Amino acid sequence: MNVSLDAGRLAGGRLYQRVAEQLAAIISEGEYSPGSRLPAERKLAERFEVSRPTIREAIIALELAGFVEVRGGSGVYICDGESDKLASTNLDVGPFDILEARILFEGEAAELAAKKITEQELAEVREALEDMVTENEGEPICEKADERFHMLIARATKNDAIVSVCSHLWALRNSSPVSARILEKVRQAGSKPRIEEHHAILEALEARDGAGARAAMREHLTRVIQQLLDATEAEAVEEARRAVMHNRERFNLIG
Amino acid sequence: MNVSLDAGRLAGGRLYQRVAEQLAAIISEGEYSPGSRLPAERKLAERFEVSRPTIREAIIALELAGFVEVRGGSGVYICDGESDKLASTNLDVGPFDILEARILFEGEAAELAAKKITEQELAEVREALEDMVTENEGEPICEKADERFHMLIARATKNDAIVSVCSHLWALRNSSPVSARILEKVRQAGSKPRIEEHHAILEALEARDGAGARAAMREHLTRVIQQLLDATEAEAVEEARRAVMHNRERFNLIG
DNA sequence: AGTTTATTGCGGTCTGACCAATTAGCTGGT
DNA sequence: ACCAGCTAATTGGTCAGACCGCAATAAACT
Repeated sequence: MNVSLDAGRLAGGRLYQRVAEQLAAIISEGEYSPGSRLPAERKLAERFEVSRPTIREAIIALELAGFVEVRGGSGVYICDGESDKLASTNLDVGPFDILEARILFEGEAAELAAKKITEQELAEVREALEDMVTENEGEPICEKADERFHMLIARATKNDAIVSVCSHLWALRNSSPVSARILEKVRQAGSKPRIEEHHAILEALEARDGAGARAAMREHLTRVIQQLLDATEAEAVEEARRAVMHNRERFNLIG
Repeated sequence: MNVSLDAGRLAGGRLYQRVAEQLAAIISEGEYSPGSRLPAERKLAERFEVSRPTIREAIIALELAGFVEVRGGSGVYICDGESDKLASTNLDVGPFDILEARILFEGEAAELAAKKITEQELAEVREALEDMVTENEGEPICEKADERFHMLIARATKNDAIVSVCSHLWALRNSSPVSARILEKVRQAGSKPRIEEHHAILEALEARDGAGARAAMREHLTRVIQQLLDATEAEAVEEARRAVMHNRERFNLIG
């Protein structure tokens, strides 16, 4: 039973990634039950019509993702971890979901940060904001400063879990192919008035105004969503949404 | 400048893991600055005295961990987000931070869930709660039901990013050795009145009372923190906190 | 100087081989 | 019939060398 490889062109062109995806797919579909052994590398190479090194690379990817356990001389065994992990590990999350989550979570984080932020951290946030202003033309730099701005606020909470969550949300945004496409459109459409909103957040932080920071953060992200909706024609949005729905069963395991 | 391999026997016997570790080490030590290019795979193979496939596997591990970016035909480049990602990817997050984050985030999630939850999902939540009640003696099962309860609420938001974040928080909790030690103490101390709190959340969800659900969730998690504080002697907490601080510099890159 | 084309280096992949650990199977004795 | 011990097949682990296509750079051409 051979499996066509070019079927799923979702992940990066790397061959091992596509193989790892398919491998993960057939595992999650129950072709091999948890705890059982996967076919030998050589057999898999034959089945997927790739070489053994490629299979090994794919297995390493699965191993690092926690899907399988490799026992030397014996075989590759499927971890008994729940399907929850599989489904949620690297699900392809759309940009709207991410922004909605950021509204909720970063709003709370900003409120907490306002109460805990130090003068030095405020200076760093201010610096990030200035970077956004001065280098507004260079998009990538601006975006980096944006990330820095938000992550600095998360860090100001002095809570590693919050930092981890915000970092995770940002990683979701950067890894999602759907997000990439839509964000590209937004970039083309230009994004000017973002600085004022960031400034409002900064002011609330400086005033140690928790509720104000929360409100400013929510306002800011809400406007981002609005802009995203405006910049994206309804048809494109629908297409993206459908793509997300379509990909939901599957999972891209490579970040 | 060759690097001895058998020096670090920390990770599993897999060669690629040891190589990946050393590679990550020399990167973090600044031998190659962020954004710059790593030596060619062949050169690295020569330097580490291993074969190219092994170097490739190590690079894949680093790539999956988010340390480097592989650009076909060009080279392997060190990601610029280094210190952020390194510090947050596998940071050992303490249970207090996690619970504080859950108070903020799951509170918001509960509020949103209350507005969107369906009858069927409510039934599932109810079922999870019943599992917690009936199997209160069997700790592991009870804990599983607890996770199910909270994740079902996250899922009820119909927002994959929120699901991903909650799953991420739970994974942090399960992976942290510090959390494990402290949570063990809490288990020994027993945890009875948790059911009422969960029930209050469920009732608010049933009433589609967003603010009420948020309040109930925050109340619940706040009490968990309180119980955690009570059950854990101050000295143990301090020890755990110190352990976290100590581990912050380091990073285990292999999951 | 600007544009196009060759060159060079790099990752991407394949083949085939040998080693080491594990395991199944066989052999022999009891 | 059963069990200990050994053998051999299987499997992952690693290596060496090769070829391809892409990318960046240098050279040649216009």
